[in-house]
Amino acid sequence: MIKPQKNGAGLPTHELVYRQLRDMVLFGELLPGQAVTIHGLIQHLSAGMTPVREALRRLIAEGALEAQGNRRISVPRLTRANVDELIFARQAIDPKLVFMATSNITKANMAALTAEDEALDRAIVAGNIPGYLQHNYRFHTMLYDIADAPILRSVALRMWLQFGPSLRVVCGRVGTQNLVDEHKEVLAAMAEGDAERAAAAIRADVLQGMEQVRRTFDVSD
Amino acid sequence: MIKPQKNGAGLPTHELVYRQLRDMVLFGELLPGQAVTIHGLIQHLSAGMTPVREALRRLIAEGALEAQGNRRISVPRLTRANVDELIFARQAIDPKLVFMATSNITKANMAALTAEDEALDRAIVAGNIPGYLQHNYRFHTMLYDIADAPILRSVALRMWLQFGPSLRVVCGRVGTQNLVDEHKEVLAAMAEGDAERAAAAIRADVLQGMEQVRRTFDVSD
DNA sequence: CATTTTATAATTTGATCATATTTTAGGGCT
DNA sequence: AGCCCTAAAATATGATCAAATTATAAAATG
Repeated sequence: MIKPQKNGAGLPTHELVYRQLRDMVLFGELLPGQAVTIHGLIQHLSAGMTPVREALRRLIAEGALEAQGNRRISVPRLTRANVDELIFARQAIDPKLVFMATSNITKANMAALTAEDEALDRAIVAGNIPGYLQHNYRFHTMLYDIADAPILRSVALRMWLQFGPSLRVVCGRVGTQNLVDEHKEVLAAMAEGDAERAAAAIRADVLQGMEQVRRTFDVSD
Repeated sequence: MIKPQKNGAGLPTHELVYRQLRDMVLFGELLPGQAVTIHGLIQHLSAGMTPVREALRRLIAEGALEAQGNRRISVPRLTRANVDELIFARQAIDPKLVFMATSNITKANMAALTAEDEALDRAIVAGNIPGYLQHNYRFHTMLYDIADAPILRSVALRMWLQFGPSLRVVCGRVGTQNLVDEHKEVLAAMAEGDAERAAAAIRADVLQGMEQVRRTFDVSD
């Protein structure tokens, strides 16, 4: 008689493990260069081997983790060239998604966006770094969802998984107080249905944020 | 006594299974909407369960396959909106990669590109559809590799995995004879070191090819 | 009585686990 | 430094459990 695996939610274990690991990458529990072992995760998350392996394989495919040839897995360490790639890609994709989202905006999701941005502001003044990272992520992913363009969305989310750990490092250095964003301008433009202006605002927001990440290399390396 | 897993190459089984499945998606052995089962693949590829599951999880993450909520896996069926997304993304990414590749071009990889394009031409006149698909893919991925931009490369490869099965369908309908490409222009511009012109040429090539895919919806749906 | 609907059983398929095997890393030794 | 040996970690397998689809039969409706 073997213990039944029925987990809390109705989701398969590999999905739950994936989400936990993804959040660890995005919200700063894993830092660039850090090693990850299968057995370590099995213990830490008290999960079985197969689900953990599947979640890892998925995260590697999404660029959140890196398989170094010798069967070791770690959080990627970005190079300056990588950051330039991320800047280019986000500058191309994010404005398009916001442009598309502007057509689909409703009262309900406009309110949800505003609430998320206000929670973000509160995290900033409180100096709450995990809160900043989570609300900022949620604000942008809500825009992606509203755009209703699953392929571009998945590309954008992939970029977040890549610079997530580095963003965490940036926040640790400059603090949340010094972070500015263009979210208010984005929301104002979307409320007016001005898709071009919303796209331009999100482009400025993206460039602003990614420039912070790029600056990491000017001080450390 | 369990059979040892030592496979021919020095690569892990899950990697080999991944490559076989990827090629099946890219080169037309799997058509849009077709279902894929784990046990079927275990038999077909004579592999174990874990490597097959890992390869599937990876391909799903890359958009080559789709997990329909009810634990079924199939080849995605693109919508017209999906094709528009793919066109937008490729138009943004591919020219950039070719622009970057132009800086890194050498005698050796120029020769390799030319050879690949000539093999492509031969496949076209022979009406060899699998050959066309493979050489066309190889030509573009060689450009990605030369660009030496791993993140943009992975995004571009992801797009290929998404429209691969549909491209197969297109070729089956229009035949290879009616397919034109701008590869000669790309190569000529790269040989002169004219990155702008090479980027423009590949953009034209991409639009040409993707327009064929888009046309699928004007006749079938 | 035919048809649709509902309920139930059988089969297929996916998910997970425990275990065996292989490979790598690291320590001690020459 | 180079080389064996050991320990740890990754890979792979087959068995077992759970869930979903399909097939089959019973019941209800017109």
